[in-house]
Amino acid sequence: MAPRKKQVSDSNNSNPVSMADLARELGVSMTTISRALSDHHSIGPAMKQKVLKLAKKYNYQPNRLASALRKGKSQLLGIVVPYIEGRFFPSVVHGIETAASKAGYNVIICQSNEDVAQERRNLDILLSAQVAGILVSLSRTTLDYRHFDKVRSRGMPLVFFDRVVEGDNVNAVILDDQEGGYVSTRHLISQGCRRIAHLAGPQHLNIYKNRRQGYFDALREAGLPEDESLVMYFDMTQQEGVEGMRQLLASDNPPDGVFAAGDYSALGALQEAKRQGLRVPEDLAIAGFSNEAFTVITEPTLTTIDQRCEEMGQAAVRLLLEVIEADGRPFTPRQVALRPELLVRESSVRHLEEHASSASVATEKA
Amino acid sequence: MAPRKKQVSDSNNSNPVSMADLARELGVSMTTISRALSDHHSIGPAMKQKVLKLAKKYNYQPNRLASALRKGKSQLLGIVVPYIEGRFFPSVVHGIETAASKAGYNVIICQSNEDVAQERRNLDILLSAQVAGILVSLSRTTLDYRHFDKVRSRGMPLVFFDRVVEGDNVNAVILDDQEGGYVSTRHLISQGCRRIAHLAGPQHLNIYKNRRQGYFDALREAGLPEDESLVMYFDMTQQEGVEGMRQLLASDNPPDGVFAAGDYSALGALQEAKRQGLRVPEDLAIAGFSNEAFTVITEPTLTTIDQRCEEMGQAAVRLLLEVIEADGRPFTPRQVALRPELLVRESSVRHLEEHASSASVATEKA
DNA sequence: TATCGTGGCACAATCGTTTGTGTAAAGTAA
DNA sequence: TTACTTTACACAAACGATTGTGCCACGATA
Repeated sequence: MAPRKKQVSDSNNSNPVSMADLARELGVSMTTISRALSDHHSIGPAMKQKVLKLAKKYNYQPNRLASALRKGKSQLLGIVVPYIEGRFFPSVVHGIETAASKAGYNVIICQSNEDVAQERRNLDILLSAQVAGILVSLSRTTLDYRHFDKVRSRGMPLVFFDRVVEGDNVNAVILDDQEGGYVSTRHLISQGCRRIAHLAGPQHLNIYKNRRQGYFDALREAGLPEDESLVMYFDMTQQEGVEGMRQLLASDNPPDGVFAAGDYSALGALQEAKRQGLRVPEDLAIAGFSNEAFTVITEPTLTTIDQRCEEMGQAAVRLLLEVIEADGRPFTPRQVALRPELLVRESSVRHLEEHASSASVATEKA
Repeated sequence: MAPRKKQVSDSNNSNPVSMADLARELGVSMTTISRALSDHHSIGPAMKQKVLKLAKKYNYQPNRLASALRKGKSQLLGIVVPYIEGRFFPSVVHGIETAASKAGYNVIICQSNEDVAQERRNLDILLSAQVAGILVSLSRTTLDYRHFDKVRSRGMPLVFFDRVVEGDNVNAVILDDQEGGYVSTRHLISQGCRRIAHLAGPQHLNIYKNRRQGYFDALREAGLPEDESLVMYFDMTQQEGVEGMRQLLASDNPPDGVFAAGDYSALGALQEAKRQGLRVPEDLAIAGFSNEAFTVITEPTLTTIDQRCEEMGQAAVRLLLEVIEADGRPFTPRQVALRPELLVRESSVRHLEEHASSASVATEKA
């Protein structure tokens, strides 16, 4: 065990200039330094100036670890998402990082890879990293929510987004999917469609369940039959969109409109319809969901629903900051639902009367 | 608006169970706890078992802040990217997070929003957060690199990716863009093209400069003229692709092939070509760059270059970990160039002879 | 028996900030 | 003048984990 005296040979690991160094140089206590830097009232203006100047001269950077350790709270927010790919999650994360950064927080990001076990591990890591709060979008395999009790029992602020734990005892930000299904279907009806099919997603996921519900709401409101034979349940891939369309077009009484709960299945439907020689939107109007990047590139361009990804991230951060600022005090959980925006494009416009898109304001439920 | 107060009154902020608590319960010192948990040799197996059991019972979570403060190094890696959107950066971040997580690190992510000042601030934040290392992709407005000297003078491990500081005194992971331009153009030549145009990007960015260079390399190799009148300099948007194509097709001697340095401009070119009644690829073969999601959706599907986003993230982490593990010891900076992958699709295939795509192995330069 | 090595644990300093409390001096009011 | 606030700063104890060093006892070796 050689003593190895701190080998600061040259520019190796330098600049650990701490408050103690500043204090020594000025001949004052660390208390004074600390309070001067945080603009505490008990430090005189003259001293404050001196400290600030010296800090700048030495390019002093506070050690956030030490600060967080002492204060018990870091300036970090934790994010747990299923993955960082596609259009949706990156955009939400973009919104989160932007909003967090504006509020003086930084984000540490974890992927669950759609795996509960990983999700659990991620929560543990974030807890032990002493983050100030956690934002979560559930993995697909999360059916049991007990690992979140641990988070809450630690008093750790927690907000769900998009894929949320249902109920009114959690903080959550979601897109109003039911409204999305509703406005989308209503739009198709307004374009003259009378037999509207629905390419639905797995119904154990609330988002797809709600989109289907909105679809039925619009049909009922218009006095159209709620025909289960027009609803195809799939996994929302492009290939399954093709398959669904094929089955629908093979029936005796094919639809004149399709509301797909996802853009990829809408794309598949569009391709199959064109392949079979149907004109879109004249013979068949199509609307998708999610505003994927490719929806402006298809021919015709695809009517869809924008999910307001960035707003979701921002809203989630706002809510989380509220919980954080409530500190220990009782905070009544809240659910925020963002209003989706209908983007009317070529695949659904038969006449030019209606181009209304739903207002894009956030409303709060409950 | 039901009141439904579910306010957590009692079990508010609990479980700050520390090593001290465990030590007290077992009647041993904190040293023993700490060493038992980190499997230190000086702790007997019996005691180790007891400690581990108690830790599990109380669901003990080490405080990473304290640990990092004491050890001087956290288990966090910092990432600075221009933004988290589109296809490229999210995919790279995905690769980074995955690789980092596998190595026991977590990532804290910052956006520079293409702004040097913000980039500088991000570096400061990461430094004061005591991260173990930093991964950077430069902002578009970064022309002066002095803020990175501060990082290095602190002895902080640093690796650039994609948008890098050029030179052999930095660690960097890039795509071999020149190779990409070369294989792409060579492919077009192999398909019978003899007048190949190039939609080039801003030449002050190394990626576009290199793609153009590869393009010329292939032409020269094939004995084709290097005709500057076939090179259009634009900003790589879809609209500018349309514009470029329009100009090219208006000339006396229009091209029979186009290598676009980006998929969006390739898309614009494709659309304009089709609009003017050209058959793609028969009359005009087109190849893009980046493998954007939409390239498999266009009609015809678009030949392009895959940028190996995830591999880039992983390679960057690997390199960074090497630097970290070198600790203070001298480490010779290294540049890693990933070999791009040519994805041959409908927009460029005139006959079926050639479908070779470049091997996808990473090679190291210098 | 004397010596030595070593396994097994405790002491206490340390990382860099924060903050409750103490305490002078200076200012204000009576 | 006395008494009471402010103002301006210092002391020192935290926060929770890590680690060099010291100590004791035990078995092994000579």
